[in-house]
Amino acid sequence: MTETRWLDTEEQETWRAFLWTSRLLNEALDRQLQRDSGMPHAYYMILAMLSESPGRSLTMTDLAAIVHSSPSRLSHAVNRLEEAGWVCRTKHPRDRRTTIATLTDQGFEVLAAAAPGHVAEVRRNLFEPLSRKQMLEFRETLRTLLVSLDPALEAPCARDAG
Amino acid sequence: MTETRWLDTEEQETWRAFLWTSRLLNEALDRQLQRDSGMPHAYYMILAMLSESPGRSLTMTDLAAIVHSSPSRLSHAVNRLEEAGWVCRTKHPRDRRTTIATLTDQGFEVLAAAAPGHVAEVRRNLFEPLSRKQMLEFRETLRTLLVSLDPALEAPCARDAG
DNA sequence: CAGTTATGGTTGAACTCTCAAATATCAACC
DNA sequence: GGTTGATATTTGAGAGTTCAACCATAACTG
Repeated sequence: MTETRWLDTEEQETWRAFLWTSRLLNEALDRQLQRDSGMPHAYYMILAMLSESPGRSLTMTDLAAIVHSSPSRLSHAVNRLEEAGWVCRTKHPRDRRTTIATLTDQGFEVLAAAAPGHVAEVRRNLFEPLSRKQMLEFRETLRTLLVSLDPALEAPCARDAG
Repeated sequence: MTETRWLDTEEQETWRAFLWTSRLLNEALDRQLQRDSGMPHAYYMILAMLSESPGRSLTMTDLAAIVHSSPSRLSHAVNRLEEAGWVCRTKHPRDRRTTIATLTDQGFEVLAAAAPGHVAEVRRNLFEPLSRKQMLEFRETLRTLLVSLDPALEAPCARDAG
């Protein structure tokens, strides 16, 4: 046990600002999506990531990695999305362990209907307050943090960054 | 209904980086505190904010504002903290509607025991990856977002900023 | 001062998330 | 080719959060 190095004032302020900002932003997005589309933000992201994938399909494991969710959380979420008829599960033909989640046509329509309101909310809360320069700096800082939080990201990001 | 203005690539990347970063950081903190001190991060914050207040006490409404929590969430949380013996509730003598939450001695000890590990985790995940300059930029950006998310903050911040 | 409105706080039900344990399939090995 | 270990996913129970509804008290108004 070495002596604790406490946060100085600026660190404290930065940390709390990050905390409250991420909380308020997430809550704002959750509220908007829940109100307008009846789903939490995490579920929207699942639909969105599926819609961007070839065949609108992904392995549960791949999907979990993309949305940064635990396998368990994703499984529960896909249960709900499947009940709603927005996603369906299939078994992989070669490897019967893996299941494939596919966005249904109905799911795609729901996503398409939800997207404009969601994007507007993101724009209003995240991009309108910031200058372009500030946004780009912000992105770099977040990327730095992200790589440190999840080192597995570094390789893939370098690979497919456009 | 006006035409939706979608996010361009840089905005998309910024938004997702923010999303994953805040998710991973919050999860890392939650895991560390749950493992080492048996409480989620939101509860730690409640204890921490009480400990910084005069008399280690705050009105439920004030406490809710400080930790950016809904009244309902705070009430449920204080129920748990009270069961654990870390916080106790009192009635306000003048206004019998308001209840006052006070950090107990035991609660203070638990907080003191949890703090070093928590601070170390924050430092490791947030400050070690960033330069000082980057941190200060980050703080300004977050403050901008915060004021936009919760305009009520602007006045108080200006008032008691040291 | 009675009636209305606003404020402070709590509760219960529904839902999501977490963690640990369980299931099923594939891969390797001797 | 039957164990052993790794991989892919699911399940169930417990805990936290949300939302709407509710109770109590204070403040205002005619």
